[in-house]
Amino acid sequence: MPQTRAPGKRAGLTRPAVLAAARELLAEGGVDRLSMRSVAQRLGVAPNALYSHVPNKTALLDDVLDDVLTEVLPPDPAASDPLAAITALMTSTYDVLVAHADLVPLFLARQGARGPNATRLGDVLDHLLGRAAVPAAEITSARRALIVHAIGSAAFASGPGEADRPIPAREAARQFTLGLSWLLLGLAQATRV
Amino acid sequence: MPQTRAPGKRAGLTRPAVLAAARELLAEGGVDRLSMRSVAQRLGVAPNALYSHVPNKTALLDDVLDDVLTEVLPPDPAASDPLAAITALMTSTYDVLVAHADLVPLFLARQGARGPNATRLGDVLDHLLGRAAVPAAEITSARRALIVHAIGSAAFASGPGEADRPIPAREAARQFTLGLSWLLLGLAQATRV
DNA sequence: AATATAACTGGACGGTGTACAGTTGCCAAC
DNA sequence: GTTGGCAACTGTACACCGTCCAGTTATATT
Repeated sequence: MPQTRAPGKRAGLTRPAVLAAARELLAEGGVDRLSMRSVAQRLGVAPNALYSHVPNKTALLDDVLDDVLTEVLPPDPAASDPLAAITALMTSTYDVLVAHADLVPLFLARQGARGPNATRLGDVLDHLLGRAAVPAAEITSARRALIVHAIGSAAFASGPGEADRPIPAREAARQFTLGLSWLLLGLAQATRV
Repeated sequence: MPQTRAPGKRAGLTRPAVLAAARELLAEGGVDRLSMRSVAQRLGVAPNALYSHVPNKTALLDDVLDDVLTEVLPPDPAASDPLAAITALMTSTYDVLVAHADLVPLFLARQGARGPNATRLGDVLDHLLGRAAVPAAEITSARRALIVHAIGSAAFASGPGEADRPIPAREAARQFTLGLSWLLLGLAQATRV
């Protein structure tokens, strides 16, 4: 029995509450389970009620996606070796993405999400690249290449897999690590002419 | 005036005709224009008529996506420098993907598409990597890294862009090229120890 | 105390992919 | 050459989707 509420009656909805419900749905049943209507139902509310707290589904997704990045472990700021710190940071990013496989395509589609968490991680990465003696003019490209590698590898690691070869997670992680090492090796080599 | 046809009357549909119509729609209005209903309308046919020639929309998309890869220029088999050939191949792939920006996320979601064209290009790439003295055990990883870089860079090059900075195409291409050079440099360096 | 605003409900619009039940054209077998 | 049977269709419908519009009412503002 769907709890009804007379028109005009308030439900005490807030934007954080809406986002929280969306995150729950996402954690439970993946991105397929996440619809405006499902979020509304979970909150005991009419679907369009959400539009008082969120402009549209895209914005909601933006927020939820950026929230996932909270799980990424920031590197030790006192770390001596910047290259090792970069490796750790990107590996953590990769792990988090693989853990939320079904929304990796969404990350790609919106270029890695553009919330506060994403920009924060981007800044950290830029700083580390600077410490690694990457020339300022190439830092943007380097960051982009690293992020592309992490998200792209995560997409390939999950995906539908092949019918015959499901692509074992261990192997996918190894391929990510290898590619990352090549990228960093080439980066170091290119700047150290 | 939607041409009607009595039930039981044939329209002379074929699977290639359906795919061709889908490709046309895609070329005209992007992936948004491509729906079962739009394809059916273009063929003067009821929507569900398509299901006699295509199992579902996913399969249709698979076919159309792989068809796009026909535009990728295969490298000169007589090329002397394998690294240069790889660069040419990946750059062409990147260009084609950027030209079909809206379906790049689809490529990612299904791990680069798995049609005959995709596998053919994969084989060519593998062969070039072998000629570049990449050890057999690492060829798969190298191929994956290169493909991830191409598709991922294309995704970032297109996308919604930022509201403030639309990301000029020229700059995006430069970032792709730079990243590619790092990848190949690191690859060469790692194998030549 | 009156008024404006914001939070909701009910209902609807236009869209999606696809399943089910029919009608009929065509091809193969007798 | 007639007869089955299969496959290609149409019509209809289901279950969704995101989102807009017009109301109703609780709350904040004056």
